[in-house]
Amino acid sequence: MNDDSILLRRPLGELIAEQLRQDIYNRRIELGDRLIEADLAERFDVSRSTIREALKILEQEKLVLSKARKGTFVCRFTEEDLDELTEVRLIIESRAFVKALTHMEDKDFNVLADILTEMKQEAEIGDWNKLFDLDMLFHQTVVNRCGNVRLVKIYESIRVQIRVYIAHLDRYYTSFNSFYKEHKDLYNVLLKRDAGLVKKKIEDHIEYVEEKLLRNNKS
Amino acid sequence: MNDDSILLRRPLGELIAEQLRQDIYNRRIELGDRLIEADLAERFDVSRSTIREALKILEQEKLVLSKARKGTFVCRFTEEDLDELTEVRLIIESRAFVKALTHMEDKDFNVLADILTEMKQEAEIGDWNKLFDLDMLFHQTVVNRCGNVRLVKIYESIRVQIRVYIAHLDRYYTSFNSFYKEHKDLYNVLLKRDAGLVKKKIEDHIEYVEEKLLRNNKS
DNA sequence: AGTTTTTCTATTGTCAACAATTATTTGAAT
DNA sequence: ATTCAAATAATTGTTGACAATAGAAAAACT
Repeated sequence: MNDDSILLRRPLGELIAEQLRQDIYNRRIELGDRLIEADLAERFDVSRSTIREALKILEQEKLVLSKARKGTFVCRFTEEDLDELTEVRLIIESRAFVKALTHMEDKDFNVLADILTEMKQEAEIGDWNKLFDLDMLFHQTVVNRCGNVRLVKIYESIRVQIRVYIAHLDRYYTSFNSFYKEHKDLYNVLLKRDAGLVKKKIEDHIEYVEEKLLRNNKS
Repeated sequence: MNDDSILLRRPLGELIAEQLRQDIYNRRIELGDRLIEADLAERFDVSRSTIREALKILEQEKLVLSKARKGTFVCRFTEEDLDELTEVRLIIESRAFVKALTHMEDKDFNVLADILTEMKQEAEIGDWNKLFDLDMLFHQTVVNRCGNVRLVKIYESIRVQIRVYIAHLDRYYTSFNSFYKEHKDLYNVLLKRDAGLVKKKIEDHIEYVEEKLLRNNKS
């Protein structure tokens, strides 16, 4: 076993799950790939049981599907999957954002503002990957304040799946700057703390991102 | 290993998870109990790895929480948990029921009708456990037709948790018959296939069941 | 040649044993 | 008696090996 394991206090399986997740984000692992336990065990210098643990975690996040005695495969996301994910995302966020209004304090807004400035920078550089991560962070930051741990967890899982879908797209429809501006607008609406307005805005926002960014990008 | 394992085509871990789930429903295992892998392994005459697999499944369903190196414990549901669960349940069902309207056919309604007649019988006998299982089945049947697999899965998990919460209550507030009647009403509204009406009814229904059945039952 | 059956191989399912960690008990010192 | 420290026991984390299964390759049959 590797010696760093002593430094890291989390179970080994989680660390490996995290690694694999990153690999999927970065397309080192492609959708549809079969993951062979023995190979991964060798690669990470760890026993198969530990790999199995990691795969179970990814399976729970729906990033991977293992069929008994057939092996485990990286989920291949289709447009139908995106439809499903978007629907779930919509009903969760439209609730969570409104509820978050009652819990969010100044420091939370500051965090959002920081994310926005980073977003602006990355928009100028033009790094979609970073932009998506910031997007994820922005939304998660708000949802985290909704006061319902279970809702937060569910959202996390959905968001990761969308992130993977995005990571494996080849082209995007919108410009960097309009992507930033969308979030800036969303932020401004949040500042007003008007429930009705927020509900409408977040719904429009999700629709916007889906339509202008993710749809119709045959490369 | 046990010989039946050849008859059963599912992984052993899943079978054991199912067993444990039932044990929690039937209060053979109490909330807060610690589950010791070695003991379970002996009880089911199976290796610890298999038990670990089962526990991972239950953990994913949030019925059990395992802290690294501290052991795994059956989740102890509080009223706050019920609040959270009810909120998630509400936003999912109010969406799923409306969407199900477009997909439900006659045979689906027949299934519901059958559940209702069974419910009526059990209401006369007075078996809360059976009634709750039928309740679960009723709602799940509709949600299953919403056309979004992910929503269905999420709902399943939430529903199981609520089921456990209910199983560990000592007294209920409402009469058997009004419980049956509530579902009968819900069924009638579904028959009308009016989206707005259904949305309102399912929200009221959930509120009703929570308030009249689950709240304020200090025994 | 094409099809079915058999053999072989790669891979997952399961197990029992060992290592690391946490909890409990014992024993000393004050 | 109480508190702290060391030794002990109980339990989880991890491993490597064996068994069962599915898929591929080879062989036999027509």
